[in-house]
This record gives sequence, structure tokens and C-alpha cells, in this order.
Amino acid sequence: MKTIEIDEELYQFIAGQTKHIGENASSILRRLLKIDQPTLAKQNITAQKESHYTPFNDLLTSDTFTNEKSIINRFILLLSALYNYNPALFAIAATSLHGSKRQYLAKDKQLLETSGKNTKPREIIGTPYWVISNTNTARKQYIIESIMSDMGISETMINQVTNAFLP
Amino acid sequence: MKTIEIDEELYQFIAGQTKHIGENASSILRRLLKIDQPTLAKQNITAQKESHYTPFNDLLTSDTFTNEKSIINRFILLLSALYNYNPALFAIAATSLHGSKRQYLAKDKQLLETSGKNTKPREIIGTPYWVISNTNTARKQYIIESIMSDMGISETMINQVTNAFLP
DNA sequence: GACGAGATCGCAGGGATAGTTT
DNA sequence: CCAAACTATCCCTGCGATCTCG
Repeated sequence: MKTIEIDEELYQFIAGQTKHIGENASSILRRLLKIDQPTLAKQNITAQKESHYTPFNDLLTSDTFTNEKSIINRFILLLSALYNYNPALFAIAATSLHGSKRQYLAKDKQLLETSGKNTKPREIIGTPYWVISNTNTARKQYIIESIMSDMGISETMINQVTNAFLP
Repeated sequence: MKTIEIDEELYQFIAGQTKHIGENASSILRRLLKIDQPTLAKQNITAQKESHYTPFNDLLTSDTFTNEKSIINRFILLLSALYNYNPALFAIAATSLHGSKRQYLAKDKQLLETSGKNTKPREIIGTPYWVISNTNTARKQYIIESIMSDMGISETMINQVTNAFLP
């Protein structure tokens, strides 16, 4: 048996999940965590049935996106979707992303301009953010992946987006 | 804080879900159970009570640090935190640290440059100090450990920092 | 600062490793 | 002479932004 410390509120929550008198913490937690830890196979089925990444699925299958042949526009559309999916997480990921000299994303167009010699900032529509655009496709892809990963988005979803993004 | 008992296996499972060094059980469980984290205010109060190394814990769990993939930047961030934790102690540790020829830290960039042939001094942002950067990872780690040790920082904390620092 | 997108290529920085000193 | 400690050369990668092409 191991002992762990948890805060009062969480303790109350766990205690409230007791199924029968005298059920121990391990038993409760195992039950609760099982629900959240389905097998890989199950996860995929669930993902297909009802993903909690609905905004991306919607975007990826939308005509606006699929009909959009330019990398840049798909790039902006994706960033916009990411922001709207979770602005707070996006903000964190965005501010911590940079190259050796250039800042890749910021709310301030000027900041991007002054962080390099010819960064060509572009507004991310539907968003207070701007992105650098003077990069090759590989770097645009890296930016997307990096943001998604920092936002804690699943590997599977990232791959899906990557596939849809590339030509 | 409440204490609960769980079996070994479950403990290992939970420990394995750690997202960043020093994350506590409550935080991990809340993430897994999809419960909201307690408010920042609450967390800080607890943190202050629990550890007098708050600045390091803060840094190590900050997004700026955890999202930073380059060794050099993590190195600088740590030194900056160490200085701000206690400038006086840092000063003592810094001036007494050196190799056989090179001075590792100084307030004066030039001093570092002239103490070796290609030391590549880097400014420690938020600090009047500079560090040598032309070293391998092992030496950077040694510099961090050495400074912390000289500053009288606990073994446990040093280990925690080391873990967070290395790739 | 006004054509825009992005591939290509050159340069800089990071740090492993070969080499030197103690 | 060997080992350990330390240095800094130099290779390699990652990044920037010029330049080409639509």
C-alpha cells in the first residue's frame, strides 16, 4: 500500500463516488480511471463515432478547407480553428513557440516584424493573433504540429491534421 | 490536505502520468478525472506553505520552461531563477566557480571572453550576469548543480532541477 | 513595404567529441 | 604513464530570408 496526498476538494469528490459502503480508494479510482483509459482499439472507435475534436473534424471536412488549395490559407484556417478550440491553451502554446531569432506567433503584428528581417506577418482571422508567413511548408507544418502538441491534442488527431494540411 | 491509501500498482500508474517534474498527485488525478484544477490563488497559498523553493517549482512547471526544447535556453532560465532566488548567494557561488582556465560566470562579458579562447558568453536575462556557453551538456549540468549546491539548496531540489534540465 | 508563396541555400549556433592539460 | 578534468575545434542541424517562379 502506498500513501498519496490530495487536496480536500478532490478527496470529497472521490469519496462521493463510492459505490458501496467501505469501498476503498483504490477500488473507486480504478473504476473511475478505467472509464478514462479505454483500450487503444476502443479509443479509435470512439474517436470515429464522436470525437471531442469536433471543430477540427468539421473544418477538415468543410468545403472551405478542402477546396482551399493554397498552403497559406489552410495554414491560417487551421490556426484559427486551434485558437477557437481553446483560446487559453492556444495562447500558452503560441507564446512559447519561436525559432532562434523569430517569434512565430503573437497578438502584436509589430512584434513579429521586429523579430526578423522579413517575416511577412499574417492575421489569423477570427483571432487576435498574427503568424509569421515567410517560411517554407515544412516549417508551417512544424508550427501546426508544435502548437497542437503543446495544447495536448492527441497524436492521432495531429496526424490527421497533418495529412489534411499537406498538398 | 488529505491522505489516501492506494495499492502499489495503481500508485505506479498514477506516477507514470506525470506531465512535468514536481506535479503533485492532486494535479495528475484532476487531469485524469477531467476535473477542473483549483484556482491559481488556492494553489499558490498551498505552494508557499509547502516549499520555500517556490521560484524553482514555479519555473519548472511553467510553460515557458517545459515547452522550451533547447538546452541552452533552459540553462539560462535556470540560472536566472537561481539569481533571482537569492542574488547575494548567487554572487558568491558564481564568482567562485571556474574551470582550470575559464571563468564560468561573471557580471562582465569581457572577463569571460578573455578567460578562454572561444567561450561564447551569453547574457543571463533578468540578471547582471553572463555565462560561458561553449560547453557540452554535461558541463552545463555541472554548472547548475555546482551553483545550487554552493547556494545551499537541498539535494532533493537539485535532483528535481537536474531531471527537468536534461532532455 | 507592397505581388505572393514558399523552395532553396547559406549561415549561425549548439554542443558532441577529439584533443589538451592537470 | 594513465586517468580525470577541462577546453575549444569543428561538424551538423536548424533556421532565416533571399530569390525564383507562378
